[in-house]
Amino acid sequence: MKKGQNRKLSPANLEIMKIVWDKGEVTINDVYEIINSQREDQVRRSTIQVQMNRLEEYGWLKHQQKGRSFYFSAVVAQHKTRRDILNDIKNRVFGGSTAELVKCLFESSDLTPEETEELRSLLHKKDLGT
Amino acid sequence: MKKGQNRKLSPANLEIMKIVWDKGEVTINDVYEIINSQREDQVRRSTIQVQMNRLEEYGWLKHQQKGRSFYFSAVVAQHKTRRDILNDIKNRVFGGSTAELVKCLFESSDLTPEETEELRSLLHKKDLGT
DNA sequence: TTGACATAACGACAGGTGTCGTTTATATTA
DNA sequence: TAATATAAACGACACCTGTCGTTATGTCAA
Repeated sequence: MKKGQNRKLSPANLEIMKIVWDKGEVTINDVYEIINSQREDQVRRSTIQVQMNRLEEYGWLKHQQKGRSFYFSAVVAQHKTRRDILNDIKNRVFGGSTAELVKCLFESSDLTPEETEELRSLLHKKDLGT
Repeated sequence: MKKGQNRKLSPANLEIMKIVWDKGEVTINDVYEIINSQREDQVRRSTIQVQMNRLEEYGWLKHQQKGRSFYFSAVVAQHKTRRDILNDIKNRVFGGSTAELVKCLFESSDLTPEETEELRSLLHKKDLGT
């Protein structure tokens, strides 16, 4: 079970994937520069390269050669990944209860009035839809 | 940075902590039996022991000797841990947006009408409270 | 007292993760 | 064409994680 997209994204993986999802198609160098512009502790280019190679090996990225560079893009959509991660947390941390999760979230989050309104609307639609 | 509760709970860690939070005070053997009654692939007693020793080393558990056994209990409340985990996900996966997270959750979860109502009520209180 | 049993301690190990440094191949340019 | 720059490949390593098996130690019953 080495290959395949069944492997979880580690924090470092996710940091890279976020950039890929955002940019669409990137070189290792792009990612390298963006990451170092965002974080305190800088990393070497080869570190990014190893991570991205592993990401490809595990089925999260694919690449295409253009000229002398490899251009990487995502295989799995961000949306699906988010859902999977959230679902995993819901099951592993909240005993599968969506309500528990949301309750916990509300207790610690600062929602702007706009966000609150947005959620209310979502909830409303949910109510009608189901 | 070996000790201290700043370390994240791994999946296996969490599985054990859930039992501790639930039972309050447990022996290694208690955890051993409960875990094996819940999962497909059984584990050895010593595996549980190593995990619980590490958990203590990292500041998640403490123990007290009674007779010949060690009784372990949680150092950090489940609630706080849940909040921390959720907050981490919110930041790392959803760019810090609570609304995005909840939206994603709603899209993939089956909420019962009761849960929906409960959430609506929560949202209502939130609205008034802020 | 001694043997059986429970429990804690210890050492081990394969695989994953984050991070490097060095080498090789290729393209641009002086 | 030779030097320089750029990017990919490779090998390495320390630490974490999940999982064992074995050993030591203390308790209780025969």
